[in-house]
Amino acid sequence: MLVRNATSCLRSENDYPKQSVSGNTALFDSVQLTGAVMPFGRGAEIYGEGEPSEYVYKVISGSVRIYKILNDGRRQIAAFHLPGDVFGLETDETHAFSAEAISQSTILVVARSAVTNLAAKDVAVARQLWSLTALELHKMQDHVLLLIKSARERVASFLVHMAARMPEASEIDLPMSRQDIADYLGLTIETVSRMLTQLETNAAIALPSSRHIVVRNPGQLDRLNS
Amino acid sequence: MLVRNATSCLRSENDYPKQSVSGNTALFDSVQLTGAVMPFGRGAEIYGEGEPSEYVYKVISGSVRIYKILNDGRRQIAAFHLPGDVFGLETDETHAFSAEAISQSTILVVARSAVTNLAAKDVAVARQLWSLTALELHKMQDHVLLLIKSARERVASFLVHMAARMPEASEIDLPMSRQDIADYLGLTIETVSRMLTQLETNAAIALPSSRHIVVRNPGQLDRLNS
DNA sequence: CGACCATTTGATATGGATCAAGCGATGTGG
DNA sequence: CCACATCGCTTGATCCATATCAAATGGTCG
Repeated sequence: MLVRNATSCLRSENDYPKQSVSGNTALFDSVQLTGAVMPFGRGAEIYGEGEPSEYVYKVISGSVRIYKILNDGRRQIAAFHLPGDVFGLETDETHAFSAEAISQSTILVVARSAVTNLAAKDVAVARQLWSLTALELHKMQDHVLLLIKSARERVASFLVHMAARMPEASEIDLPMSRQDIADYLGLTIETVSRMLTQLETNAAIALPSSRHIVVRNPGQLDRLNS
Repeated sequence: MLVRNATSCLRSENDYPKQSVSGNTALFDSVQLTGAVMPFGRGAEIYGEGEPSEYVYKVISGSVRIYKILNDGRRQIAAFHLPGDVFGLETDETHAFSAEAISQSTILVVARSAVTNLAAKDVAVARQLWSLTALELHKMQDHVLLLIKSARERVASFLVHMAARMPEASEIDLPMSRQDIADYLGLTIETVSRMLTQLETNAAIALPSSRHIVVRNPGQLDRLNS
């Protein structure tokens, strides 16, 4: 059984190799928090929609998708998280979306109560929690603006944003499938694929392999990103 | 000159009738804050994208649209705010969107510094600011889910949400034009109009006038809203 | 090598955009 | 008080971008 969720993982202490780490990363610049670093396999559920939001997460390595399944069975991916990103932070008592590891990932898991207790004593921490939610809000606003664009523009925007998150901005290594991209952009896999080959034909990008994209003409992508 | 923005209004103390009010409304349940109640005419700008976020706002009466103009000239409306709603709260130093009064409105305007100073001393206030941003985030997540639906579903969802915000849920008084609705839903005015007449034909709603909608069959709308 | 899955490519269908005209309400000037 | 201009909305005809259906290709793993 590959699929597990964070809660069960935390409860069964011996299932995974763990280590205690100081969480003074981008999440809490000036704060010491300890959490567990946990591995999640490809496709493993980290938390599910509607589950109590007991933990806050940070990607150490790998990648995560945040999504919701709609009544008609379609899946909308709200966000992709890459190393360094914090996710799963809620003011609500339950998670509004589900989270899954896209590729083999290691995730830093911190008890939400530890974070909020700290925030109750330290205004700087409280302010950082607020800022993290505000950052999520800005990303979601960008996503709304993306979803009203044409298919070509959506794919170009996606590549620009992914490129900006890569160590080398001209080399994009996609952890996610075409289906994931399609569900994020509100398109079908066929349309995503066609737009990518179109961009390749226009020499904006090169596609050495389906998961590896080389940005050849950033200006052209930016123009489409607008 | 009808169009003014909040900043200029606040600076010219004598332009408007004002009154000091205690702001212990939904915004800050347990807090006393004073602000100015200001009138804004139809279409008046409250703040502009990129302007410093010096104030926080609350709709007392009337209605407000939050929007952005894209490079290609199109307008995306991110939110409508009705009486009781707080808007314009940012962790950033500048506003990411613009805000305009849709109809003649009165808005409670509070200095952001007053709010954040209070939050620095009172964790309950800090927590409320965080919750307000989280609420905005949830609305924006809903908007993303809306934008991947069909035109019929988008219009139905819009009506369901508007109905829930009205004093009488079966009687919707729309403060905004078809163009506003279209720019909110990522559709054209023609499509919005057609979907409304379609819903009228199906007896889901009645349209005594273009700005007044009676919900006849909530179940049908809910089914489309899904 | 062969099975399987992800991706690309091709052919056709369709929902919503676009272009265009008509209609109803509101307001203005004669 | 009516004629007429204006504006917001609706309705109709056509077009086009993207979805859908279908098949071919390629890459990975046993």
